[in-house]
Amino acid sequence: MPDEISFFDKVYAQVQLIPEGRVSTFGAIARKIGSPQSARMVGYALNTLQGRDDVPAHRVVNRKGMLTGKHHFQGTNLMQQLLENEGVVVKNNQVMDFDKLFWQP
DNA sequence: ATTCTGACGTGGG
DNA sequence: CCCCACGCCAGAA
Repeated sequence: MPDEISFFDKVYAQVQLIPEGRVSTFGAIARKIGSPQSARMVGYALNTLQGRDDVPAHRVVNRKGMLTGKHHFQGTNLMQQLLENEGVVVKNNQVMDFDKLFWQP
């Protein structure tokens, strides 16, 4: 893991590792890349992606399992739509069975 | 170079 | 158990 790779790039790579139909948290990703205190930055990085489909940012939620970044997506419920499309049940901006769906590297 | 902000996490009441 | 306040790192202006 060379430091030559930017923090953002690490986040992208980690998010891409999330299997379909599963979700992860900012803290887990931040921790995996070696910056446990930079959980906020993880979301900031995903925000830069916005229109990119190569990084499934919709599979990343906060530790509560809530779709905090839902408002940042194009549509009002685009994020929820994508998750439900993968089989993830979302209710009131919250992922159901988050404990089971939670994926950790 | 400095300042500010942000899709969070943890600890304390 | 739930709610509030502080801290933290890395980019962008």
